[in-house]
Amino acid sequence: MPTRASQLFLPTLRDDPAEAEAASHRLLLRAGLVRQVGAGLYSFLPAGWRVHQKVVQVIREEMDAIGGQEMLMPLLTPAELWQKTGRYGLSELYKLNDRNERPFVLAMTHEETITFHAAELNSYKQLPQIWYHFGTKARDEPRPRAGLLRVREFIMKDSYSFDRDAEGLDVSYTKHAEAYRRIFDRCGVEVYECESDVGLMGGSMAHEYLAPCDAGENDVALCDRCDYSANVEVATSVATQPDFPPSRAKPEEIETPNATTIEALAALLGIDPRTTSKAMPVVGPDGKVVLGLVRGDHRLHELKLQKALGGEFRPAQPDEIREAFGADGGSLGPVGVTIPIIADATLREGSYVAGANRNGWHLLGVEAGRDFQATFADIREVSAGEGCPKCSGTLRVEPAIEVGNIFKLGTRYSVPLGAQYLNEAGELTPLVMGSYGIGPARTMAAVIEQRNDEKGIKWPASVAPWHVHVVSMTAAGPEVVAIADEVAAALEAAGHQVLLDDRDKRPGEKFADADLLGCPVRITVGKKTLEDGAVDVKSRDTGEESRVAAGEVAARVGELL
RNA sequence: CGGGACGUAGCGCAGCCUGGUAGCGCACCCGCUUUGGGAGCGGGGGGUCGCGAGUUCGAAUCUCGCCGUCCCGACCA
Repeated sequence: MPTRASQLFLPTLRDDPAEAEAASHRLLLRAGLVRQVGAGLYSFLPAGWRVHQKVVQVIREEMDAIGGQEMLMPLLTPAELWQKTGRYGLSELYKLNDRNERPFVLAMTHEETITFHAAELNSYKQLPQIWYHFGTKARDEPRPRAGLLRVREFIMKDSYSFDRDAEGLDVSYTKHAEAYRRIFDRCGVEVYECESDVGLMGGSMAHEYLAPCDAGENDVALCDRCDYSANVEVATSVATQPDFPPSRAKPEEIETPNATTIEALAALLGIDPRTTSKAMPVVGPDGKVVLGLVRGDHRLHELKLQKALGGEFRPAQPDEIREAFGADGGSLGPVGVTIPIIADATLREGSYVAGANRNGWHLLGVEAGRDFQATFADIREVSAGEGCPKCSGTLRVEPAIEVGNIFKLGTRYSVPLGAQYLNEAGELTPLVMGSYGIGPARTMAAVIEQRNDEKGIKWPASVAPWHVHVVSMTAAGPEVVAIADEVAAALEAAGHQVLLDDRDKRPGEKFADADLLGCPVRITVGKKTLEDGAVDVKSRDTGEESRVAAGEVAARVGELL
């Protein structure tokens, strides 16, 4: 049976909602697919839920194809599990008590719970295992944004692999990578498979599936020549090479009044900003002031510095700066200070202009090793135009939204939760785990981000709410209505899902709604087509329309899907 | 958590500065005409003006506090 628009709750909006900026956010609301309940909280309306279910089904089929076993775990979780793994303190974790004051959490992911179950595995003969579910996650996000792109509660497909060793994990990891490529391909989303940071999950290796789009929250560095792609959080690059001035025997002070920024300094001295160094005083995890040093034209990457420091840091306060350097921000440098210095690896070679730790003065000819000692690390953010670390190509940087990720967890969870098995030698051994996530709703939003025009969404057939949108020109008379009903029924019989617009509306409004909702094929039945016993078949993607005899509609639709 | 903006009918907005008891477009309901790209005319329903205090004879409008939402940043499996 076709879905009848006259009976369907599909509240389309003529105007853009004021609060929506991202394309997917705007279109999800306008097309009547979702509605907001609160910040980062959305209900899926009937048409939107159909799309979500289709994405879920694609994922399910591909997970099953790699041997995944579907199950379901609860959202509400005893706090104890999270206390054991040391994640109870995470600020994103919703915490609550039951009536007896027993502490619970709302799961933000299910490593703890699945590992609790994996404790029932006890022999190498049972391995490997891949388990997954579509489970609700709750996260106390500091800033939900852009509709479905960042929310506080959502359904995630998370799967977990259990292997006896690292080699086994490699196999499970690779299977997931291949399944993920198929999933996003089938959903019609372009993704980059990128090296990524392991983040709060812990573990040794991770990839993200990043769908390029304007509303993306991540930046991906991509090579124009090879397949290198990485989240800028971990991306590396070959820095451009400036022409350095001739080396000096020792640094020389120069007065630089009011030049407290790199731009001002370079302009004043008439030099290339790339031959300067930029000092970022921070307070490290041990509470002591540390100097982060990058080249003048580079940006310090906070996550990279955090890794180099071994924990979180904050910018130093003016009084802390004065005490450590004897000068104020804008005139700071590495020479003559007693605090630890972490310098970007770019600064190893070359002669730089650096702050003199004397207000209004800089030093010319500062060289690492000779004039100061530092720990070198990669702490700068890559930027477009720099060299690819793998080949001789050039990098570009694009925004993208993360739609999936895969992690090698190792024994990060199996050890604290006691998930072990006996090997052939009878030794108790922790399970080696991987975890793998996909957000169906985010995937749905990414499809919209990548496939839309000024009129609305352009769904691929695989996840479209309906395959065919039949516009029945009801005002043209009962004959037209009858034919539209027949065509819709015939298409359903042929295995296509049909939305029949039988509403008593004017044609323009029906066409506008069809374009907005974006089913891949639109069929118009009206007076014009009635005369030659045909219907008009239009592709939403290409806009091509052709008149097709009623008896051949199903075949023609089959070609378009 | 820092910065900015907004909150008036389902949606988009005006009114606020200069206080006098709420308005426009779309949508919705009824009637007539109309009908292949968001129709026309006529009639009609719908609002605790985010919440709470205060000032005032009188508050959507002025003051204070709170809440909510969006955007930028911080943050982010």
